[in-house]
Amino acid sequence: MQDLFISPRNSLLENWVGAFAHAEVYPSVADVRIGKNTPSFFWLHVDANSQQWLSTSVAQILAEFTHATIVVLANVPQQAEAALALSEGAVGYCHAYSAAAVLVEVRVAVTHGGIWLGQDMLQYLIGTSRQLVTARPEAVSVALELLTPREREVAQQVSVGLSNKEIARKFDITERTVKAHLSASFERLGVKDRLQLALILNDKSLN
Amino acid sequence: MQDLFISPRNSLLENWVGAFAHAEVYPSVADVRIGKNTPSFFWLHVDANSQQWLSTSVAQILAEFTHATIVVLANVPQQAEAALALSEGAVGYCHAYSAAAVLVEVRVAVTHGGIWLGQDMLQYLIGTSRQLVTARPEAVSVALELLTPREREVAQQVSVGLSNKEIARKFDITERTVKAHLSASFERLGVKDRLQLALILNDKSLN
DNA sequence: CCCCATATTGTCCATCGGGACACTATTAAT
DNA sequence: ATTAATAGTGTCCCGATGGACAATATGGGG
Repeated sequence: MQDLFISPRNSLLENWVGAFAHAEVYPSVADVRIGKNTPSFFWLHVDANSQQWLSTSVAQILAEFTHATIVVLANVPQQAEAALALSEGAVGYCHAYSAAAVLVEVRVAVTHGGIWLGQDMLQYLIGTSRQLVTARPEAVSVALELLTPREREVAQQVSVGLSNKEIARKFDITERTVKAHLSASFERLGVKDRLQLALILNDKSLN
Repeated sequence: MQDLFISPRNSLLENWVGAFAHAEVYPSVADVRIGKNTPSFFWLHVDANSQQWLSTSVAQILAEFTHATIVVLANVPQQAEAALALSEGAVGYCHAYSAAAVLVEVRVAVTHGGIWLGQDMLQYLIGTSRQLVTARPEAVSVALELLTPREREVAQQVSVGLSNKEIARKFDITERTVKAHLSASFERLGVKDRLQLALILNDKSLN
């Protein structure tokens, strides 16, 4: 099956052709020139904040090519985006900067009928039963426990890269309120800005 | 041996007394009231950007208490800070938000003559031989490879929480130049700001 | 009933961060 | 010898960020 990489940038092409020697690369879906019924494997690369483009591209591919399989490669993986991608018809969602070997694994899993999701997405879906499958569940950051429920929610949004404005919209509160919760969180955790907050909450090696 | 926590804030006290029931807590070294020759275990908690305080506190403890053991707890662990702590005489450096159980492990290791360092610090010290001990070395982010050497250096500083000004000082270049490298890195990696850059470079689950 | 933690919002302001539009110097490759 | 990539720097500008100083509302505990 032919691999087609759709990417607005070409920085990762080398990595991809390393994984799939006979892959073809196009800047957008509109540039693809293959038969409508040719079985094809689409790797759709999306930049941060391009959900609109993602959505339309997936729909476009499925409309034009009847035997297309789609995996989304995200620069900054986000749960909402993953959910969107899958609901649109993609069968995989993973980190755009994954090593070539990982992409090969993804391809195998997907061509065998699987749905491929990255670690974070899986944990999100698994949800509360996460403790059952995670090693050393006790060795986790205590940082979140120091925050009030609301502060925690806001801080977690920061730790996946959202801006104050975006968080405000998401929780339907003022940007000012977001700042208030963040200032309080900085104080409580002894950090100086949102980046350090994110580092603490993302630290998987809290050893 | 008596455990003494020196911390300018009290947010983590509960976590610590959970690990060491008979621990004492003081806001600063000057407040400690124990015999000069009493064997004691100091846990020195430092906020982000308090290297000066760290340095003087460690020196102060070693000067005043002849049988003191010192472990530094850092809110935002940094290699330079770890190196400083060790060179001043501390025998351990770990994340302040580590779980209580981890602190117990640290204590055991240190009281048995060990030097305790977190994962990141270890990798820093081990340096190039890292591949030898790391599982699945091939499954690592390709993000860094997309940057020029200089961009990479700058980006890595961002990924541990430094500001433009701090990076400029560290590399003895202008803040403007730091911005230039970062703008280029954002572009190359398809992210929108330093936080997302840091998330990509810190992502241990690039699966 | 009062106090306190929490949640929400406002204004003002200084700084930081990042894009736009240049320019110069060096080095490697064609 | 000209080009392309890399590195360094300058200025202007604007939006994002975070601190300072408040104020209001709510709900629970003493």
